[in-house]
Amino acid sequence: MASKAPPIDKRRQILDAAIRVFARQGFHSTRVSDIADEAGVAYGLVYHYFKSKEEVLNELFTERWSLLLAAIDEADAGGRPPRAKLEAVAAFIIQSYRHDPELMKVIIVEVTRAANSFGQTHLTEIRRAYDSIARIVEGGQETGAFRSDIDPAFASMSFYGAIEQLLSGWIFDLIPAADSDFAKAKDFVVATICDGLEPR
Amino acid sequence: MASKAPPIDKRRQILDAAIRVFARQGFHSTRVSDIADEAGVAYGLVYHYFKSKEEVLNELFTERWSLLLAAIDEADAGGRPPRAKLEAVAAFIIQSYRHDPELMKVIIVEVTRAANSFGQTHLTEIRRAYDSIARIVEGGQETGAFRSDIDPAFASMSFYGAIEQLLSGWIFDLIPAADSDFAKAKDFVVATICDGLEPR
DNA sequence: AGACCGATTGACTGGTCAGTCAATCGGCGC
DNA sequence: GCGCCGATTGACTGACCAGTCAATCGGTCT
Repeated sequence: MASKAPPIDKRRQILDAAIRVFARQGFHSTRVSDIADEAGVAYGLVYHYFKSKEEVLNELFTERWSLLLAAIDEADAGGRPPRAKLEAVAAFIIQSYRHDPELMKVIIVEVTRAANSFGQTHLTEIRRAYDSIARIVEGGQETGAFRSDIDPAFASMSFYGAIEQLLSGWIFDLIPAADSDFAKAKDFVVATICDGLEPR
Repeated sequence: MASKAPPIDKRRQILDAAIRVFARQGFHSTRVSDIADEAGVAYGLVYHYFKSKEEVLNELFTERWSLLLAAIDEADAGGRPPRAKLEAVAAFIIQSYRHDPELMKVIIVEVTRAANSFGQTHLTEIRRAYDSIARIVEGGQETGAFRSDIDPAFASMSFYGAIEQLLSGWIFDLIPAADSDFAKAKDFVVATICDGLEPR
């Protein structure tokens, strides 16, 4: 295992280059040669590390989405009130965007919202996130913190959809993205959805 | 004008076929010949009526999106309370989906959420919808019906995002789509967002 | 009849890439 | 020094498809 340790990890280099190029041009209009050029690597090397252009995208998605799934589970694990759990989820997603906007752009634009092409492939994993959020809502309903006349699946979709749309807004410069806006946006989404979910 | 009136409008036939094919296979993986075949028309005729495959999609989008813009404006025009205005908007979008799910799938998946390719082209029109919704929120803030400490643009994005995500859920069979679910979903979105927007 | 013209047809072309593969490199063990 | 093997290179190929275009059809007007 320790036997192989080239000074620069070309595989990683290719993945990082792919993030930049996919974010810039979109998956469909990037040629494999664009990735190779951006990575400063020969064309063929991409195929040494990945089966296809699609596998590069898959890898990027899976890498980050699994973190999201873990974060949601962790948010649900603590004995916090459901509102705090949802806030943790929102915070994680928004933080992910601030940390690496290009990667999040790729994931949202090319996978999550491209449910025809790649979304199809990853529907199960995407769905797992919605389900986990729904479970948080359900938990809140059981303790009486949230009212029970709302389908948790609806609530989950609305909550996630609102957040994703905010990210889209930032990605495409539709809403202000100053430092303070991120925190404000998070508070707003949590406030609206939760105020709607809590008993009157 | 009345001089040309072929019994069947081939142009319309092509557009309707395109809706079906785009919905089934997605824009990128439908060949122009698929559209022609589905429409029962020769390949070249598509190019007689449209400049390119992309123009077919543009036409479909513009046709329906202008209805949405009109509906939002109309919702805002009446002297109703802002909550009722937002409800009218949600109702229109959901009704659009019930009326022609395939067309809405195409618009959402291929344009609205494909902000790299076509979204770019139509960003102005898409943005107009967000802006109009934001104006409704702003109006509510002015009369004191909504609290003023929330950026109307954020509220607009969250509101629209929540609805679009619900449509996505129906499109991809992630949430139940029985007759009663549509009304329930509409009520829920309006309730949550508005409850969050109204003063405590 | 016959000229005119938009509607309609579908074979064909040009360009674009994804993926292949044979060749070369370079580090390591013996 | 030599052989082994994974890493790396980039030229090449085969498939695919958007868009072109020359030919034909069929209705209408004179």
